Amino acid sequence: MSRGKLNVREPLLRRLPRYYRYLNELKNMEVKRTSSLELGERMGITSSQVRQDFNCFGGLGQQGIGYEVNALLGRIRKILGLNSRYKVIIAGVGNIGHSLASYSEAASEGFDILALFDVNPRLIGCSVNGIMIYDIDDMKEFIREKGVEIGIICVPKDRAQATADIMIEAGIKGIWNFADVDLYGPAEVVIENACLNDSLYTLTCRMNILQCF
Amino acid sequence: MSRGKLNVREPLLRRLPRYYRYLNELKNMEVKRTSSLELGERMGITSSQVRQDFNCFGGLGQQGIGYEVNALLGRIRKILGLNSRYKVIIAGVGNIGHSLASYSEAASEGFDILALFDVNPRLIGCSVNGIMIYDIDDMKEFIREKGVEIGIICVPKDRAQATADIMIEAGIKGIWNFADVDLYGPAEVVIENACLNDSLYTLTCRMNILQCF
DNA sequence: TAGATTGTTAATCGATTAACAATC
DNA sequence: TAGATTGTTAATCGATTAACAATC
Repeated sequence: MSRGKLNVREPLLRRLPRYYRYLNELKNMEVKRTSSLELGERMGITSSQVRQDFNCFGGLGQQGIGYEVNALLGRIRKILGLNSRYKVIIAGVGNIGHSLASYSEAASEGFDILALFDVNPRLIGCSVNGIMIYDIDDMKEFIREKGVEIGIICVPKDRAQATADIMIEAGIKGIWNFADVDLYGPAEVVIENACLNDSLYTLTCRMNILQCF
Repeated sequence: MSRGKLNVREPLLRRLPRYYRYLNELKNMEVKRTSSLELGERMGITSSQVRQDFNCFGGLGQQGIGYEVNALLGRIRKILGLNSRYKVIIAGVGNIGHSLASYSEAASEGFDILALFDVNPRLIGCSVNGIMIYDIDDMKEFIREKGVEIGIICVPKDRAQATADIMIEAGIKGIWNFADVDLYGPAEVVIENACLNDSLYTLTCRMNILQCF
């Protein structure tokens, strides 16, 4: 595993998954080689930015030639942490929790959803997509025993921080939060908000602003 | 409806829903008045930024006193476009589409989901949460007839742009995209990506970077 | 009045873009 | 060699923070 100082700041961090997607597209089109100009045009950013970004993790291109799609893709894949497998659990089997559990390609992409947890006694003991639903009181123990790395929070917002706290105490490494609140934890636990409402309100805000002109 | 020049740039746009959430929290706690310092501390940003942000849409506070929670909340609510009702449809009744359709509070928040659309003949004619599923070939007509404003895209990524194009032709105003690709359209149509994979990869990336140190 | 806190201008910081030498 | 395109430094642009006069 690479030990070099990876200097990935927020703006770049947000661009990385896009680079990954566009490079995958090129790969699927059987394009072997690309340039910062071509990639930038596709993505709607400057070639300067592309080169600046890629240089954050060392010279990946060849002067005069460009970038090898496969090599670049592999490097970004690694930086994104997609070369590892992850043990995942989902807390809260409501609409979103259920639909994430049903996402059958999760395993093939490296995310093994080991268990679901809920408070509802009617759900406990059932399964979704072959994944068992357990009592949320057993979650802490489960995380510890199985060495679960990622916890997905799909509980109501007033239970979200408490659920996160339990995950953190149990030694989870990352939390993917779908509840409609910001969650807080120690620096060594990564917390990513996927708050869907925020995204929807961003849409309506921009629709609203457009109308003002 | 306000006609003033609303100068909301990307970084502020991303903070607005957070302000909205934190102010709602204060309101629920029956706090009548707050200051840029208090709000900033809660949200982990500087008071300077809070004041700078709020000043983008005119003096909302009182020197020496602070901000009225209710007034501020109302203003931000309006800027976010949450004072209007929206006619919404969902294209693609897979996992995500299904779970969004099942979100029963949508209507009370101003989003009326009028119909679902899919290609699968087995789904057409069924309903989710009381909302009918129609043939996706009828989507264009439906949008035109009912004056649908927001289209949610939950189709597979290779069908996403084509689906968006149909929505745009039919005169949709905003697209909320859950497919794993960037979508493009004319400037007068707002497109918001809620690409969940990007969010997940951001999480694994940060987990990966933490481990490098 | 004194203290608090805004609105707003100026200073700083960081991110993006431009430019160009290095080199394939 | 000439053309292309990177890696990298410098210039620009924009966003955040600091400072402070205005004023409640």
